[in-house]
Amino acid sequence: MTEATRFNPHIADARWQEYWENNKTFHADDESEKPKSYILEMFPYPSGRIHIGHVRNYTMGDVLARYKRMTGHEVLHPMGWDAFGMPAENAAMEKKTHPGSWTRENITNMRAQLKRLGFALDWSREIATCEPEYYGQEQALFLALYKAGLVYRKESSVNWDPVDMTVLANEQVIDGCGWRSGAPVEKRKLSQWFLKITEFSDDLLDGLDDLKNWPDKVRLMQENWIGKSSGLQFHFDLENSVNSDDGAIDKVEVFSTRPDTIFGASFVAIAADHPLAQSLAKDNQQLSDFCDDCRKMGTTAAELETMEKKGFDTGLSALHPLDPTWKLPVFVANFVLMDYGTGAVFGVPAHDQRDLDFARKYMLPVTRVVAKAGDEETPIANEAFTGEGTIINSRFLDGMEIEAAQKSVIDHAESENWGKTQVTWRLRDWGVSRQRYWGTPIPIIHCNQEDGSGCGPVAVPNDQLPIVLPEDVGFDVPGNPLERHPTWSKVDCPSCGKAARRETDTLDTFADSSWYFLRFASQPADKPFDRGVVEKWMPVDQYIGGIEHAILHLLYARFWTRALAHIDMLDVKEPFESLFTQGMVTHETYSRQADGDAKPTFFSPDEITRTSSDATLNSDGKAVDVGRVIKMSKSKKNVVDPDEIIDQYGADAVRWFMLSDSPPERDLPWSEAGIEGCWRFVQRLWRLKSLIGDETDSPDKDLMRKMHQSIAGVGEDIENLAFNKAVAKIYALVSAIEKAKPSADRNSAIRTAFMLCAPMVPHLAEEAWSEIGDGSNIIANAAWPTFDKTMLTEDEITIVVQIKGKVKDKFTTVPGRSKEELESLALASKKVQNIIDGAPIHKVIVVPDRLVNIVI
RNA sequence: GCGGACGUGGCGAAAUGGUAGACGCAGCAGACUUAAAAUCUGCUAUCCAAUAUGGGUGUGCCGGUUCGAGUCCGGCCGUCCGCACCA
Repeated sequence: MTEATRFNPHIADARWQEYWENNKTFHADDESEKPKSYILEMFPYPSGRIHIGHVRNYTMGDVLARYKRMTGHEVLHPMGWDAFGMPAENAAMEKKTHPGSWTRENITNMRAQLKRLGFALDWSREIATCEPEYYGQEQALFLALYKAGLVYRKESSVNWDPVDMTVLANEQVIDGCGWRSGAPVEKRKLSQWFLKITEFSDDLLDGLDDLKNWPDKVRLMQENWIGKSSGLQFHFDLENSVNSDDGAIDKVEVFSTRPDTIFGASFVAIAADHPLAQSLAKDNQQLSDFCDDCRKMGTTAAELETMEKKGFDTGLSALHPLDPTWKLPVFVANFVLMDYGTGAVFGVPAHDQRDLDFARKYMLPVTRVVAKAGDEETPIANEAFTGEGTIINSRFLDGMEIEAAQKSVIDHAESENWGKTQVTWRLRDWGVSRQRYWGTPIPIIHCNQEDGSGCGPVAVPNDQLPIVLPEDVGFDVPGNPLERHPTWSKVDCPSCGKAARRETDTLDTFADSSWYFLRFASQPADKPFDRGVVEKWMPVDQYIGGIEHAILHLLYARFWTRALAHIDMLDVKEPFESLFTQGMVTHETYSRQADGDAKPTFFSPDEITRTSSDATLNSDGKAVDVGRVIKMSKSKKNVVDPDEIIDQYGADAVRWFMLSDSPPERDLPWSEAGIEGCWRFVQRLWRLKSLIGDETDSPDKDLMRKMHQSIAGVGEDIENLAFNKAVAKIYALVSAIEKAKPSADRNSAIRTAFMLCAPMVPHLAEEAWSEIGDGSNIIANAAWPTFDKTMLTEDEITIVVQIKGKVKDKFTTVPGRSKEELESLALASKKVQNIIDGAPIHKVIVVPDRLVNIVI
């Protein structure tokens, strides 16, 4: 084969990318009459280089976007940058650069990388969240929410690094110490801004039912996250009251979802931050130390659940509400959270594992109050009993089922006025303050005069937006550059005109990604979005991204959409109609174990020569260990660079690889052999074009059937995002074409094949279409081929004959035969007769066009 | 700890409760070629039989439902993912 007959992606890719751009092929028209389709992939963080995982994500969205165009939709398929965040500040410190220039340079590089993949994106709508045109509008939205009462300020604790003088993210706290300084991390209380997401708890939960096209697991994760539970809130009277700054404390309010176990209580536990604990700690150094220890511990759910349960006996006694003579010890415990419920619980060791662990440690009684029949006398060992059963050892509740007992206790509490039913949520309000530079400045001015007067926090007037981040900052000294800036924070109070201070905290970057899909749809200069235009495009018809965003990003975006609807800026309920979470791209690792117990050294794929059986290091020709196929990561060096792959194989082969083999929700193992196979297939597709010949009229019914089946199947597979299946069907069609004899039908099948693969390998498809198409259109604008239903069924089918469910024989026949005909054809089989051997036939099951099962 | 997902050839996988392994990769054999690359053809779960035709086994393990289970149910085992300041 000569070079001239090969597909050359280096020429074709650039040619078509330029053509599409010059002709604005993928610009979305707000005024279009066609049905709309909004296809969105989660926008990337500009970390520096496009990762192969991005390529997979955007290729999937691109196939769908191109397919939707071909099926007559006006498609909005935009791209932008989630450009604020910590990595830019880290880079600024490490590389002595500025977060802005680092980020913008990354965007430039990554945009160029994305463009090389030929995605059908409307680049005219590109946004970067770090630009004032974007975050200024976000400030306006923040103020709108503020004015609607959905934003408030409260004290909240953060991880504080005393050496770097900075707040640390959870992930920057390693074994209780700052990742950079190594200094022990402290908890520090700061006054911070919160968004009232809990105002929408019920609605966010109920709305999940309508998200039929979301993965069940994501809906479940959100449901658990919101964590609605109902139970009894009541108080224990304290035997002796405790003095505090706010007067005497004489009771402890607790919440429980299991009031039926109230007679199994053996202690009361309160959080270290509980007002009662705080008051006691003032006069008790040991308790004070214990509370400090609690605060030093991690706050993530995983850490709380797995850490050793520890308590401190306050010496106080709580009186059981159903028996005032019954006294329970009151502990401060590290596993009770001030943020959830009332910050206090009663412990029922027999029926809660955490309580049981705690009771064993502090020698507290364990009384079984729920039992399955026959288990009444079985002692609780090391495992709490959380199953169904009947109430025992519980006075007036004895003999009741759990549910009846709960109702009975609640009735008692309400009639005797010591408690009431209560719905509690796990969901907490969203703390959005970040003590960092590289984020959206919070548009608030603090007016606090030295004499104690002042207006307090004041919203920046809208005509002063955007509040632009100052560029003249440095990162060579610890602390937040916005706080140190000589002039930026010094402003006059918009309300009274006296000297005041600008808020130096910035917004959580999740705020930036909570409304970007609205700004993509509409981006006027003078407001966040145009309501009418947004409502034309929204909701996003298909959203695609990683499972790591299953909870926070998706919940926050759902919240912002509701909040904006609540203040009547928008009439959209759910932002994302369908959600798809794609798998990661993985790669095997190459390593060598050094002598001793040192960590192994990893090698990158381009330092390795891989054969089917083993791998050798290029530099010394000796073998390396081939490790498991795992998520690509820099530390394991098992990364591949999309640019290098495109240089070598072109965009279409890379795109084809991203879609082949693995189902899109599952991990995709990258391999050199795999991409080479895709490259060969791209060339094989290209050669189909040269099979186009004379329009000789010799009908090829088998090929036509295959063609119509492929049109139906590939379309359905793309609609279902089952790209691997669509790819398999295209392979099968191409094979059938190659085996067919020349005919007008074959020419037609070849043209159809290019149509079907156009969303996946668009450059090759355009290049081929420019030669063999009808000349009226580029393939990106062509109409998806239609299929003839009557052409989908086979002329001849195979019927399986089973005896007691085991396949014993087969015969072929025409489709559509009656059950009786199939049964007699099956019974006529010699093999079948031999096996039956005169035995009585109990039953014959006939599945039309499929099988006959004879039960003897 | 809690929650979730997944487990099928050497590998990625396919299979409305109805012929397990489509399609691809790797491999083997052959054709073409001075040769290589590229391309094409055939084979490729496993055991027995060893020639086509044949027979048995097989979807992580144990059990259940069913005429029939990779698929549904229960219980194990294993792997992976998420868990509020990473984005």
